[in-house]
Order: sequence, then structure tokens, then C-alpha cells
Amino acid sequence: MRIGELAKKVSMSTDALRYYEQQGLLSKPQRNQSGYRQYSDRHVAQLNFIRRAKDVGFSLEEVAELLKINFEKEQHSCHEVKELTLRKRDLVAERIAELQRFHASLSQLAKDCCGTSAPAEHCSILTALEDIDGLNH
Amino acid sequence: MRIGELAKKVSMSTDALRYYEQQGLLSKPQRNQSGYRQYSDRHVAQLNFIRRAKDVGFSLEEVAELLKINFEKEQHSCHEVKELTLRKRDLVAERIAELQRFHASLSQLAKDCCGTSAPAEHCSILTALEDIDGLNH
DNA sequence: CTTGACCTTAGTGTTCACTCCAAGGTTTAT
DNA sequence: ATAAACCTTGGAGTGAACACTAAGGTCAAG
Repeated sequence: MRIGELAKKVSMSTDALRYYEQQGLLSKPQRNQSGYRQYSDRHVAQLNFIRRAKDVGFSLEEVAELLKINFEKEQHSCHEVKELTLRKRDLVAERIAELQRFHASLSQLAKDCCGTSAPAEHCSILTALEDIDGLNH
Repeated sequence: MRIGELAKKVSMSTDALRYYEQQGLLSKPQRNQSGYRQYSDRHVAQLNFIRRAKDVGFSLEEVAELLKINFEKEQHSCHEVKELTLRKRDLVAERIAELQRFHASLSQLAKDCCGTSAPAEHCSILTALEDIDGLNH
């Protein structure tokens, strides 16, 4: 199948597929005599792997690492794959914690603000951002 | 005071200060006869506002909006400021929810994996990423 | 035989928040 | 007098994940 059909089948853009190939994520397909890429079901499977890995939060670089391991399974251990997964999970957890701090601060700011149509002259949010001790730090 | 001293005082890089000026976040300071920027305490206050707004999760573009409102307080309402804050809070909440889905998926993958030094031939993580029904969707 | 859908490469643009660099001019200390 | 430390501008680079464009080649249908 050609790139357009594959793109439709996996719901990705042709640009994305060529990009994945260029980044070493999607193996290079054969070409027909006029240079068009010819894909097989193997590529569909690869792209599904990529999508699933992305869906659980791995970056393309990390997906590439996973694909490499998957390709040479016998040379890698379960431990290695699990470590990668746990490391990623911890990074995600850190980012969540940071965003939760943002969320709490924003909630507090909003809670203290009257939110009326009165001019913002003494708006508690602006005051908090201006003052040294407006926030909890 | 010159840019280096200001940078030290607010713990930011001189590059960042020039960048903020260029982005319209930090008001343009006076220049001495040789073109050096001359800052005052007003700029220190402005930078503290910027840092606090960043610390609660606002992007530089949003900080610029807040600074503008703060500069022309009488022309804006508390409502407007609160709306901005709430909208940002909701965006942060959405991102948190997404990351929590990542976290849950990664935890599940790791939990199902033996994690031993055995070859990854039948690693449950790789299998889950390969198989159509490996994940919950 | 021509239209339109498809394909090719190479290259640029997008967002964010800076950082780094080059190539000069200025100030301060010794 | 000179070296070190500071300042200036403009522009390029970072990473993620593509999107978009230009300028052309190819293929199937009417």
C-alpha cells in the first residue's frame, strides 16, 4: 500500500509518517520503480506500537528506544524495559505535582477575589502578585 | 542600576531581562550616554510580579496580559482578572488529568511486568504495546 | 489527453522561554 | 596602560512533533 492509504488506515498524516521514517521510528519501506513507498502490514503494526506508546505518555525519542528494544528482544531484559517505564512514570508524577501546585495557587487566588464588575483597583489577585508576601513563599 | 546588578538582585539572567523587555513584559529603562540600560526599583517590582505570575503557572503571554491590566487597573474589572485566573486553572486541570491517565497506564504496565533479568522475549510491556488489546482502549 | 489525486524531496514555520554567540564598545581596578 | 569585567546589538540554536510550501514527477479515470 502507498503512503496515503497507510496514513488513512492508521489515522495519521503522510507528513507524520515520513517524519517517523526520518527519525528512525518507522522502518524504511520498499520503493516501486517510480520511487513511491510501498508499505506492508508490518508497518501498520509498527505504527500501532508507536501510537500506543505515545498514548501512555512516551515521547518519540523514548518510543524509538522501546522499538529498538522490541526489535532486538533477546538482547535486552524485562528489567530494562520496566526501568524505562518506571522512570517515565516518575517523571510524569513530578510534572503532575508541579501542576497541582499551580492549580492550588490559582484556586486560592480565585477564591480570594470578589470577581465583581468593580474596577480592579484593589483586586486581590493583582495585589497578591505585586506584594512580596502575597503568596505562600 | 545596570542590567547585571538587576539580574543578580532578582536572580535572573541578563539575557532573560533583555528578552522580557523585547517581549513587552519589562518596561524599557532609560539609557545612559553610552547606551547602557539604567534600572530603578520599579523594575525590580515588575520582575517580582513576573516571577510570581510564572510561579503560579501563567505563561509569559498571560503574564503580559496581567501586567497590562495591572498597569491600567481602573479600566479593568475584578471579574476579568478572576476569569483569566479560572480559565488558566481549568487548563492546568485538564493537563493534570491527561498526565494522570499517563501515570495510570504506566503504573499498570510496570505492575504487570516481572522486571527480572530474563530476556525481554515475552515482556508484558512490549506485548501490551504490540497487541491490539494490550491496553484499555 | 487532460484533470485531479497522489507522490517525491528539501526546506521553512510553529510555540515556549529562553540561551549562547560574535564582534564590538565602556567602565573599573591595578 | 592594560586587563578584567561589564555592556551593546543582532541573530542563531534548543526540543517536540509535526504542518505547510514549493516545485516538480506519476498514475488512473473520463
